[in-house]
Amino acid sequence: MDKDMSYEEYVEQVRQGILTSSGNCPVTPLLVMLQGKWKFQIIYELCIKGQIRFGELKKSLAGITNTMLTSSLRELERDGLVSRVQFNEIPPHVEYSLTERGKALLPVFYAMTKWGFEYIP
Amino acid sequence: MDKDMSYEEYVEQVRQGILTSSGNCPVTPLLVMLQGKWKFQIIYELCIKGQIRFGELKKSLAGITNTMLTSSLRELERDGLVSRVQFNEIPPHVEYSLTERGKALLPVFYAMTKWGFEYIP
DNA sequence: CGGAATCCGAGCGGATACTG
DNA sequence: CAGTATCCGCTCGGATTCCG
Repeated sequence: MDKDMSYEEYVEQVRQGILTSSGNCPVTPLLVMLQGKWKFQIIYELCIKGQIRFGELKKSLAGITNTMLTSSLRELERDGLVSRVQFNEIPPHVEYSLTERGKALLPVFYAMTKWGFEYIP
Repeated sequence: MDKDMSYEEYVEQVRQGILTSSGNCPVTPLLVMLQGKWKFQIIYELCIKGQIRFGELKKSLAGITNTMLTSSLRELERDGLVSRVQFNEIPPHVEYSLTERGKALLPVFYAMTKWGFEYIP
């Protein structure tokens, strides 16, 4: 089964147990990538701003520490969702943005948002 | 903005910063509900089996302990995603299934799956 | 400016034993 | 059968300090 399957096909595969959470279904890896207290907010800010510097990003995420922002960005970069461009200037200058892979998550967030508007009071 | 907005409307709202991750966007609560090592696999099993007993569920989730299965189910129940029906028999008999709210997550998992098939090797 | 290094407390996930 | 009770190690998130 491939990425072009329809929603109806998907439901059918799940019902029949063909797609299993522990096996051939890629949902778990994605959930793991999005785990952590700040990951989603970071991606969201990058969606809005497009491209943003470390300091600006930190200001947008009220309460986050340097340590957490750095480690979250490093993991998102390792997972190929965020790209980091470093300008060799003094003072240092770094720009973060979403990769194609990261931008492709928007339909997922759209589905979550629709669910939320219906089921979260 | 409501639950009937189109994907294009959604993207536009995100771009303009109208939907913010820390404010009026309901994605974060959902991510929190799905956090934990076993939550997603449990929901998946319930999708497949429809209705299932504690012992059967445990057999389906290789490696999970009583403690984790119980606490995960309790949290999913508290969040309104899973329903628990207890039959007052001896020996005890309990059936778990997804609520409407839980079943409504399928489009979210579908979007995640499509993303995964495209971007996970 | 954009981090790295270090330390710390809380809580999550897990193992084991027991029970109505 | 379907849990509860207890204990424990380890990782996550956070505070603080220092650096190129």
